[in-house]
Amino acid sequence: MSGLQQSTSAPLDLMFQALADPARRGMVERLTLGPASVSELAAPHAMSLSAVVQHLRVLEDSGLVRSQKVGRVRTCQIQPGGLSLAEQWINDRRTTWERRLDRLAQYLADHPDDDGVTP
Amino acid sequence: MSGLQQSTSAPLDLMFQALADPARRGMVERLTLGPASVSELAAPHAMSLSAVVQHLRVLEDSGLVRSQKVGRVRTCQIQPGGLSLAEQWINDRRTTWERRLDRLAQYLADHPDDDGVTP
DNA sequence: GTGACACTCAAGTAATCACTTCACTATTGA
DNA sequence: TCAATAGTGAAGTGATTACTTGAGTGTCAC
Repeated sequence: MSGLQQSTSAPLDLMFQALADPARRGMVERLTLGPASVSELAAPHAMSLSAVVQHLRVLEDSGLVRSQKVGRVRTCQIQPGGLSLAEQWINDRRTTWERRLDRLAQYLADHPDDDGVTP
Repeated sequence: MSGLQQSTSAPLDLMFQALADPARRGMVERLTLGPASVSELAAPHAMSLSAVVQHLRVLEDSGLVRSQKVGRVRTCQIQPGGLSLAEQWINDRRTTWERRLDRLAQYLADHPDDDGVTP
């Protein structure tokens, strides 16, 4: 009974996981306004620099943010299109759901005594 | 220094956290095709019923799914508009980012020697 | 060179997560 | 009535998360 199911983090796992933390979302919000150094990103958050760097790593691993170091300053910026994976998954769900609702409405129009759920 | 910043899980936290697990996304995907009982939701997943019920609770708490029990069967379905919070957050980021890129492109067209990042 | 700055790395910890098993309660079809 | 069905609840476990502190490393300004 090899129910070998994926243990590891697919891209979507990493992405949604990254977005699930308010501090990380705050950093993404900040970065949509323009590039920032690690310290600039840290400033509004009441936590150690180390903690911020760890959040940043999660964001980079998820593909939402990229950064490069020049001298002693690491500058971070949004990875263009980084959100598109999540966006597309949500969009696919919405359209599938809406198509189903349309078919259901059509069915109900044709069969007024049915609730569309009861078999 | 009472850095009391975060106390509780905002709705977005719960939502993205719920979507961060592949089993839970699988259940959402299944439910966009139509309502299902707990056992039906559990069938494709190589885990105990108890585990599935726990995932289900996360999905309900996040507002993505709702369910009601009739007799001994609990029927689950998508909560309409449940995804819209996440959708809107992503959308807001994208448009903010794109607006910034537009301004940047305009600036670069006007100032060809500047990279738009270096101060 | 010296000292301040901007990180970087490693280790430790408390809380949360994703499960498991086992015991239990309703409901239903024969 | 009785056994199978469908789910519920509690307790336990090992892995992961979100931090902390503390001790570096390379860079820049003077």
